[in-house]
Amino acid sequence: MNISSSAEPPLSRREEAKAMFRNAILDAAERVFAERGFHVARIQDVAKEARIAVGTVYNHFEQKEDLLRALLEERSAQMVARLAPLPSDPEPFEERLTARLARVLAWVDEHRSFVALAMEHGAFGKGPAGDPIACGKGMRHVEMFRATFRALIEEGLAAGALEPMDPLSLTWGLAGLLRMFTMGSLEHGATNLASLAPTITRLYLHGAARKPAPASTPAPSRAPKKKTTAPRGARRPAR
Amino acid sequence: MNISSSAEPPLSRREEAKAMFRNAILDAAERVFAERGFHVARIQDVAKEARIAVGTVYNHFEQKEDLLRALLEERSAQMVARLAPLPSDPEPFEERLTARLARVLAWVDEHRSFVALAMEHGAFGKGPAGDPIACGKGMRHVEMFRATFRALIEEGLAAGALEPMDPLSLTWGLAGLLRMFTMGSLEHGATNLASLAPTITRLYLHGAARKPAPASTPAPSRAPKKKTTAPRGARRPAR
Amino acid sequence: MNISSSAEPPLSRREEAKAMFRNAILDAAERVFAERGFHVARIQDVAKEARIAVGTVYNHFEQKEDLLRALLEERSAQMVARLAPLPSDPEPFEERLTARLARVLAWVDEHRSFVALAMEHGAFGKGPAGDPIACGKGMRHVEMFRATFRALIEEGLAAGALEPMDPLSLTWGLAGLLRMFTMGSLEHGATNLASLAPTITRLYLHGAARKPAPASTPAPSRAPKKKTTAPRGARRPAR
Amino acid sequence: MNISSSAEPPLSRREEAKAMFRNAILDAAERVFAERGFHVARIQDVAKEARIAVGTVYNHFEQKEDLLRALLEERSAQMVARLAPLPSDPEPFEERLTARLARVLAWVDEHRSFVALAMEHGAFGKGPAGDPIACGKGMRHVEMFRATFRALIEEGLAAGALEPMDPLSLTWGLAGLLRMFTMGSLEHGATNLASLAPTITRLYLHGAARKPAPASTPAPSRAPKKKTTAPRGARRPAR
DNA sequence: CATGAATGAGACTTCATTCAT
DNA sequence: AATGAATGAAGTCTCATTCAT
Repeated sequence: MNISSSAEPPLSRREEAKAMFRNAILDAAERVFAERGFHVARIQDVAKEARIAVGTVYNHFEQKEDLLRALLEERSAQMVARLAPLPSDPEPFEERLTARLARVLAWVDEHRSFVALAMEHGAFGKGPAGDPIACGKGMRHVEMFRATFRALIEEGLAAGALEPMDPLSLTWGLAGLLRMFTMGSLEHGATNLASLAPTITRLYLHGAARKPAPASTPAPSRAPKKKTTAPRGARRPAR
Repeated sequence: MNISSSAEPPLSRREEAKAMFRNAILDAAERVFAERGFHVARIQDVAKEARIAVGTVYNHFEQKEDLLRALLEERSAQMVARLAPLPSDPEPFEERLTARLARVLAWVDEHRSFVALAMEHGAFGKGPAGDPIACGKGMRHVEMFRATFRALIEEGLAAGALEPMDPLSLTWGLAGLLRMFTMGSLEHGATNLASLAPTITRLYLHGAARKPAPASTPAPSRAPKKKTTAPRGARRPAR
Repeated sequence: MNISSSAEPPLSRREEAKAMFRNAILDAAERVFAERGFHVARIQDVAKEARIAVGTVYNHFEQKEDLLRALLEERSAQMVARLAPLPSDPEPFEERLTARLARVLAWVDEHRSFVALAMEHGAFGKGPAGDPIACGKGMRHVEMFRATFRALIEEGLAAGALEPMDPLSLTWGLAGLLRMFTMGSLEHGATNLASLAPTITRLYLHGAARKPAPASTPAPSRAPKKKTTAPRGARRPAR
Repeated sequence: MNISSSAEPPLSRREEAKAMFRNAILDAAERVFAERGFHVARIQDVAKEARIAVGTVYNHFEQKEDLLRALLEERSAQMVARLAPLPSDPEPFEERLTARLARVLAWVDEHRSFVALAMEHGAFGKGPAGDPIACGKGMRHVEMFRATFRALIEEGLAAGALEPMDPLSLTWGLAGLLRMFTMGSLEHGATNLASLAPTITRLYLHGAARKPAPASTPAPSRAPKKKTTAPRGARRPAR
């Protein structure tokens, strides 16, 4: 989408043009792969979507698999970056987590086709079935996801906000929740994914079990929770 | 694996042989598809794995896709069946849930390659990216998963064991947790998946947040928590 | 259709049964080949049409081509036999020819599907394009057609009824006319093909050129010609 | 064979090359199909004959059938065009017809393999047996043949040169004659097909019946009959 | 460097033929 | 001798990749 963001060495005219082509190809591949699936999509489809010739694709990527690899790696980096803490993030872990998840979900909202693709190729944990691309050595995006989630969990543990249990389980739990809500929402065509963040956080931190009525003093942390848009509903919107 | 279980009309010699071939082909397809991925696997590979000729595969399944479809539908039914309640299941929701999850995970443990395959094609929620097979109308296994999970959730809600929130979110939460733990364990080559059930149940019901020390009055609900099987994954077993 | 006709050595029970199978297969093959074309038709189609198993076909015919060969040879013999002179045939060549053509056409009328098939495989002169079956050495039916037509022509020449020109041309002329009328009628779904015989004879013997009005004495031979049924029309039935 | 003839928009370099490939493929297909028959010929044979790769064939024709279709349609148009009247054609119907037939036969002489192929697939009247290609709706060449012959017959009728009978019969008669002579000659490897035209015309117009000696008053119409080309095939040249 | 037709290995699928029952 | 499932060679068509323009 947007090219560059921060301080990079100025590109020559030629390099700039090259980068634009490359990006246009990746954008096209994102749409085409998400639409029809990587194995079914043809390079020609990508080329047509990008309004360029087939040969041009091969001037920028050695083979079809590289296209997927580059796509996953580069875009995943953006997504993962949203999970990183920001100075403006609140301090308490629950709110902090909610804010970071909301950022990720907002990004997902705007990159639905990519996320759909990434899901199929190992984001949030790849399937064990042989995906020759995702399973290849070079796949960084899987590692990135893992490391970032792991760091988040460790942070929570260090802050004493999480149960002192196996961090791998904690990681899986959060990743699984996030993945499922993302996937489900994308499939349902839900809008405003970011509004799911509180639900996910709450479910993750406090579980699905019914809480006993808080006696007289209401829990202050969850009470004033205002839903932004919330299509994900609450309080049993029937079916 | 095992043929027949209950009262079925006795098969003629020929029909029995036919069923055996069909099953052998499905078994071979399960292994081959899981090993190399559906799109990469060739019918010839399946035939070779089943030690039959290519044409024989086509005597039992019209096209390659039908092979996958049949595989997913028939085997998924077995898996989903494990989630169904049993008379011997304990009454309290948490233990009940644990027992049922443990059954599923035990099945998963013995059908790793199938589960790996099913993950890629929609079990526990399919990815939105175009999977021409899994996305086809005829795919029952996705529906089966959904319906079964949904029923489980509704049961919990009815019993007052779950927070009265959107059942879809509750479903996603449980499915996401189960999927992630399953996938992660398979990937790690973990053994005894069933022992994960308590961890998953606990995480799902009570969340990952650190529980305040029960002071003097112990929380009655979680106090007598005894792990059914292995206490695997608790208290930071490092990485 | 009908089995045997004249004095043949009495068949044993077993041989009789065998002959019935063989004939049933040929009948089925006739229909199937005519319907879909020899190359497109599958042995399985023939077997299904004959309501027997595939293997049974192979108990009677070594290979698919033999089926076509036998069909063409045996049925062609019947058709060609209709062209042979009969004691009851009138003496004058024109009427004689008409009678014999009418017999052939009547047979054609009742064996439309076979004729359609025979047309495609060399009856009335095979196409030069490589038909590996019809062009094979063993194809008698082509030779039979030729010899019979040739004999007919020689008879006419001997009787002084035909122009003393190249007999090959005379043969081609008659065969071409017969073939075209047959084919055309079959395609049009015309009924009562035998009624075409006078038209063919007249066209063949006297040509299509307009005859000058016969002065005062009308030609007695063509005047009282009454059409039997004649859907093929006459006197410009417009289009 | 020859590319372009009249005023066509100038083709770009690329379009020209494309047309050449297309034509080379059609030429190769013509030879291969005629040699081995459409159903037996493999696309690879065509490619090899054209000295190109298999895929290239598919760059120009979607399927094997399209190759045959295009071949028949495009080449038939050329052949049929020869039957059309020319300003230089003589006025009397018989000589006019002879001239036009001679043109067609000359073309046939130079395109033997194509004609052999066309015969098998409906030229001069298709067989009723199921030819999935020739029987398809899109087959123009069959219609072209029919319409052109029909026009020729109507012309003769209008000129009063033909018996005022059912034009369909007249058409079938001429087409049948032409087809048979063409086929027979091709099969015999005869040369100079055009020289057959007078024989065909004579047979068609005046029939095969022996004409009575013109006594004293010579028939004015047939007396000055001069053969246009070769007197081939007359007066019993034996076999 | 863009272009897009050419290339050909390889996949799926068909179906003539065999053979154990 | 009938049966019909098994067999596997072979054909059509696809599509990743190359390369001349």
